[in-house]
Amino acid sequence: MTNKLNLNNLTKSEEDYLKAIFQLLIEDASVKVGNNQLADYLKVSPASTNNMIKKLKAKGYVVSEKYGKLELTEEGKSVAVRLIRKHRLWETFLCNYLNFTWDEVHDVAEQLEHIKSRKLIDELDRFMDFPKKDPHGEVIPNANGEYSIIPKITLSSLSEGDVCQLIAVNDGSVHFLKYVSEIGLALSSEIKILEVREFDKSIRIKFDNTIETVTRKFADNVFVNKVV
Amino acid sequence: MTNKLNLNNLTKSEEDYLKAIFQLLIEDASVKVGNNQLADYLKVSPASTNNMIKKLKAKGYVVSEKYGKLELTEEGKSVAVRLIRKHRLWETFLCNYLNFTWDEVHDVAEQLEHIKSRKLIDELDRFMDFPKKDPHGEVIPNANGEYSIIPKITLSSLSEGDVCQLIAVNDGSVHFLKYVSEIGLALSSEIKILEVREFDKSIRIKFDNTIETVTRKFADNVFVNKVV
DNA sequence: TAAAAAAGTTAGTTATGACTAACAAATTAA
DNA sequence: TTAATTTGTTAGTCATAACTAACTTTTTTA
Repeated sequence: MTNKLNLNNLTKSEEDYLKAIFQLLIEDASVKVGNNQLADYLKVSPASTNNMIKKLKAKGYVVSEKYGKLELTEEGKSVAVRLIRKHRLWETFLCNYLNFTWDEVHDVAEQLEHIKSRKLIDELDRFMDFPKKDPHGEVIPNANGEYSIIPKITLSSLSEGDVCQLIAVNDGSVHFLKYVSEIGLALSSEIKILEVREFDKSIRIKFDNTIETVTRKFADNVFVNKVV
Repeated sequence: MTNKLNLNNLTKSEEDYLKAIFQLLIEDASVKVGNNQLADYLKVSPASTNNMIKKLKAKGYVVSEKYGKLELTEEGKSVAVRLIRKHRLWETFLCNYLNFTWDEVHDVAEQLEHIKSRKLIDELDRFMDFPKKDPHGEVIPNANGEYSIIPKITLSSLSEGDVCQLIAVNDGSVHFLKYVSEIGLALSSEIKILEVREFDKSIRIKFDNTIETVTRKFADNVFVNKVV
């Protein structure tokens, strides 16, 4: 009920930091998210993050004690979710209307998500008829910042004989995304685990009559629904 | 034939300055465009423009002598035209697909024109089937930066009895754009000059069975084709 | 043509957001 | 439980791009 609308008085950098903290908090659930971890994630120095954290605390977006873990206020979360909404809507637009491929969208969406216009993003949403998921399978928050959390398990968590459906991929690496589409995997692909090799945890999978061996690292970035 | 592709290593500010110089040079044809004029146009101090001009000269986008007039190199013009292309394509998208009105598009397009992605803008162009003019009637440069210059005359340059067609409006002021659409004028409206009042140069016009009196200042910002 | 006005320049300051280097606190391991 | 390592903080620097104030050059006009 903080009615201070904070009409987007945030710089691009401030927005980037809030989004990064939000995403680290999701990834590691309730594990401590610290200053150095944030610096690593954003590829800046710990001194830079330390500085920005101070500013975001002063502005009421971040809470943390000295030497303690980082947390977001409701206001901070709200900013982050709005950024994620924008990012995912733009990715959807780029893929579905402008012929962008999975691996091409991220960098451009990273720029577009900082455009400040409520009307722009809500109209884009309407234009695409309110898509529920982005091209990588991630849920798109609605105009009120509401979104459902779909419990995701990684391909690497399954065992021999399991059958699953690809529901999302980690969009953090262009190389990975290229790789995924090059071997022919796509959203909704049905994947069967043929074998998990004890030696290096590599996994032999079958999908669409293709048989491939993927590494543990690869499987960690593929999110699935277990079917059988 | 400068093949140094200058892969958009320009900051948002540098781009803004180049575009501003380009537009001042068009508006006043071959008249001197100076430092203070640029500062006025961009609403910054003359010291700021002076500083930026130095940088842009060093980078090879601007040419000028000390205390002399500003000019753009081919490279500088090319950057400006690409920005104008982006601006006008985005305005077209916002109006034609996202329900934006004339007066709402400018600010958002001003942000969108700085997004760096060749593919994005060329695909947007294709998606809209290569529009030739933006919503204000201005010509959109093509992917090679080529564009035709349509000689524009202002409504204020006509005389009693003349008939003309509205082909473009100056998009510099939100208030003006709102005003234009509120009285019912739109692109292609046929306008007849009923009377030009000697006292204050106000003009009585008729269009679509509407009769209105507009000021000289208003008429200076309306561009037309003379029909009769 | 000399004084006034306008236009352009320079110097020095500020805020943002990076950085490195040095140091302090907390955690982990011996 | 002390030592080593990791994590976090502080101080000071740099680049960008804005600013004011002071000054110089150019142009205008009286």
